[in-house]
Amino acid sequence: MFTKFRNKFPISDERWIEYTSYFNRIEAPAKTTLLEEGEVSKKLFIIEKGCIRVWFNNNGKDLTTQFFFENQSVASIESFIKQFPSPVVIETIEPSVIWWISKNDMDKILEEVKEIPELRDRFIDMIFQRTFDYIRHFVSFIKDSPTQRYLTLIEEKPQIIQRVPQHYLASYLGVSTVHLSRIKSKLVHKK
Amino acid sequence: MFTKFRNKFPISDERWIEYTSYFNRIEAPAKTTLLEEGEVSKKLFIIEKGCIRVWFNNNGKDLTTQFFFENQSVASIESFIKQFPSPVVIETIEPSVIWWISKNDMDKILEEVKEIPELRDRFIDMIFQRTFDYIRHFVSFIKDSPTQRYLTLIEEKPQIIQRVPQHYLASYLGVSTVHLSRIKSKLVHKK
DNA sequence: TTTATTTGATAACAAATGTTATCGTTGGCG
DNA sequence: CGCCAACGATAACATTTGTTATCAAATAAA
Repeated sequence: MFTKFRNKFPISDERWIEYTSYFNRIEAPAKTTLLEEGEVSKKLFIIEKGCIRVWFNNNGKDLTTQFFFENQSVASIESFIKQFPSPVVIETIEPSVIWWISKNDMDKILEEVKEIPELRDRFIDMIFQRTFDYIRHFVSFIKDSPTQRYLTLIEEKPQIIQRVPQHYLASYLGVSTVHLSRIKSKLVHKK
Repeated sequence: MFTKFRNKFPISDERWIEYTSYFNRIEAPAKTTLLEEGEVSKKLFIIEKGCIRVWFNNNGKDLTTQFFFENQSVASIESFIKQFPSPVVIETIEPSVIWWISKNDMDKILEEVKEIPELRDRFIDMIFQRTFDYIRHFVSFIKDSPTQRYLTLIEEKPQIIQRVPQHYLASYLGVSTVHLSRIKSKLVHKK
């Protein structure tokens, strides 16, 4: 699982073995809750196989905010970093193989990583990149119609369309399930 | 302008004097463009007095994505960091007093700051905090009605309501100017 | 002051989107 | 294999929101 990343970490073999040993492998069936609402996040997940969504309950409505797939890392990020109760639930969509690392071990790695200029800069770049992604995402709500957001998703993240049940997709796009169905239907008939 | 921040920077007086000398003061009337669309961002701004908005032209429509006030720093962030053409315009709303620092000088400071653990961690925290803010912002588009978003804004960022012309606010909230007017009117009559 | 520009409210109508309900299909599981 | 739950499509109707146009008020500039 981790060997493919080895060349990206200019650290000693000893460190590498230590760091990778921090990770724990689990297999989770579909619809397994990995983090509950209100729970303080103690684990960061990395997906080897499968697919995860982040969602929360808003007055009885199930609203999905993000999807994650193979090789992506997932956490209730603000909860993980600040050790607040998580406002969101993390849940598998498909049966998944997942590796997790504890907050403590992750902090240990980060402390050391921050002293290595190359890794530290990559870490900072990563955070910035996430920020840019979120900016694009919220701008799309100001700029685009739901139909346009759907088309953009097909272009940019086809995995989501292909692997995620449509009713999860709807709230992610900010529309009702019925309306998403209508959007698809209109697109088909226009063609 | 900068002395009030002095105690937050555990660096030598020499460094402090050097760093603050990088900044340039300008006074700009209302509706001054500080960065044009398509221009590569070379300056980071800090607002001493006044108010700035970030916006872009979308098929002839003026869409505002952010507002900034006293003591906040502003840039077309992705453009500033990656040196891409900026997709957005940065413009004063009120007559403003602004300090700017060049990309080069800022990079110089950052390189040194990254070696000071306390400052480096504060810098990373700042980036994370911005990320969290953007997450909250986009979640509000999934979760809340425009009316609710307006009410939340009154609670959390009253400055925006008080100082920003309403038609800029509308696109920020993701509605038309007419509809924002309706929202206000309904709220008044319900009370 | 006078005038032009900016800003905001409102009405009337059109379009988009939500809600509720029904039905058919699919796929996992006993 | 058969059943049940999950999923998605569709219709009918209600509500929200956008568009265009007009007018009034406030503000800035001449």
